[in-house]
Amino acid sequence: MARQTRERILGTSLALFNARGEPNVSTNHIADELGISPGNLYYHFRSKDDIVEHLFARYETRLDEALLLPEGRVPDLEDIWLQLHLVFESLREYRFLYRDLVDILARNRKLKLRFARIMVRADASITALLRGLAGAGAIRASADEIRALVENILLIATFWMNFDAVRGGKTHADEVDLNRGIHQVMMLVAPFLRDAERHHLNALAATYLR
Amino acid sequence: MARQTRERILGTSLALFNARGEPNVSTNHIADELGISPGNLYYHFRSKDDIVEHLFARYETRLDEALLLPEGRVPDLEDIWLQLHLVFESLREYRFLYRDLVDILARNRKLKLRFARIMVRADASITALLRGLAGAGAIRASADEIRALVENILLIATFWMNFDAVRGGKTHADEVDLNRGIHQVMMLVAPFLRDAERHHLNALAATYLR
DNA sequence: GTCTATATAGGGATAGAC
DNA sequence: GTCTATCCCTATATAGAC
Repeated sequence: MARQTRERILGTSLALFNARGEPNVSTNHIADELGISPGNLYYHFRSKDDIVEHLFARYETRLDEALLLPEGRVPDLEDIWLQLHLVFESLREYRFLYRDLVDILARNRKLKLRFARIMVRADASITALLRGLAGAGAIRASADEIRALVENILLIATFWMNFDAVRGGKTHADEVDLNRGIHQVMMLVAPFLRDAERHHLNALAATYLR
Repeated sequence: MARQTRERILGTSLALFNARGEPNVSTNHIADELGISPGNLYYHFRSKDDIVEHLFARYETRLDEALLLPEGRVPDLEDIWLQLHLVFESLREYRFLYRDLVDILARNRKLKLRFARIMVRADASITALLRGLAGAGAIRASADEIRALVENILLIATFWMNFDAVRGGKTHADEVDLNRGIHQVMMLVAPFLRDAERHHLNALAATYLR
């Protein structure tokens, strides 16, 4: 049953981290929640950081899948909306990483490096997508504008959940409004769309937002 | 000398929080750094949270000053750039709050409320500014576009420093590139500017960015 | 694999002498 | 106002029995 316990530790850790924030969840809490002893937990993982690193690896895999673009054709607005949804959903599943991103990465050089590389891949992926759209004539933007746009998309995607949590309302964490985040990203792109696509986007936005 | 010690505690706390992150600085560290005893520190402040709250109050005052708009005329691009610079500089001075924003606000309801109100004021301030520009014909944007734009400006301003810290390079925190953040905010507005203003902005951007 | 017991370290915070 | 001494608690992590 080794595999099982290991798995349960990872699952429960993820759930607790997401609910209360990683810094506020001790290894004792995790063991308690599982009904196992702290000693047992440390039989399966060398340290709390070890658990975080394994969760990070899963997050990385999950996100890279979501970053894959449909091959062989220039995506349309629905494609993009869908992909954005997949990406945001991945972030939501591992939102504890984002909640305390700076602190977690500051304490662990390996993770900091890996996260930086993820950002580079995401940057490349978004850039390729926008260039494709520009090439197909769906958007009109200079190279400089695309560069700035990509960076702002990345930033908004990375910190949307924190912004939503901090902004107001929301007594309980966990209920993040991903759709509004996706909408905000789309609004970043909207000004560069041709009129036809811009109207299409507004129709889409009205459908998804509420 | 009571006043003096109190002041020194606040100053040193701010410096240490900014440098290492508030969760990584204990009251003992602060006392050590000052060459005073932990007991003395607790004579001046009830708790670590008490220190954070006092720093927060200063941050709030500082930011509200920076949010004041020049009265009586519609601001031009240079006015905006300057104001953005003042705001970003305020955030940088109290960047520890932003580094662990979600965690700090989750642990302290008073601060969470106050921060939410600050966001409301900032939102109103940016909205008024953009409406003024639209009224003067400098930008062209619908009410919906302005709403989305304001939210994205707020988000980017709030999390620019974290994004910059997490993105790559930056072995040592503290060196935040505010100019690039300001540039990213301006790029958000650029697509809505009339041609004349857009070119003006590009010239400004080239000057300030490097 | 899992437990109990424990080592070790550090945090926040207070009491009471000076 | 300031210090020393200390309390209490919780966190990570390990040793060794079962």
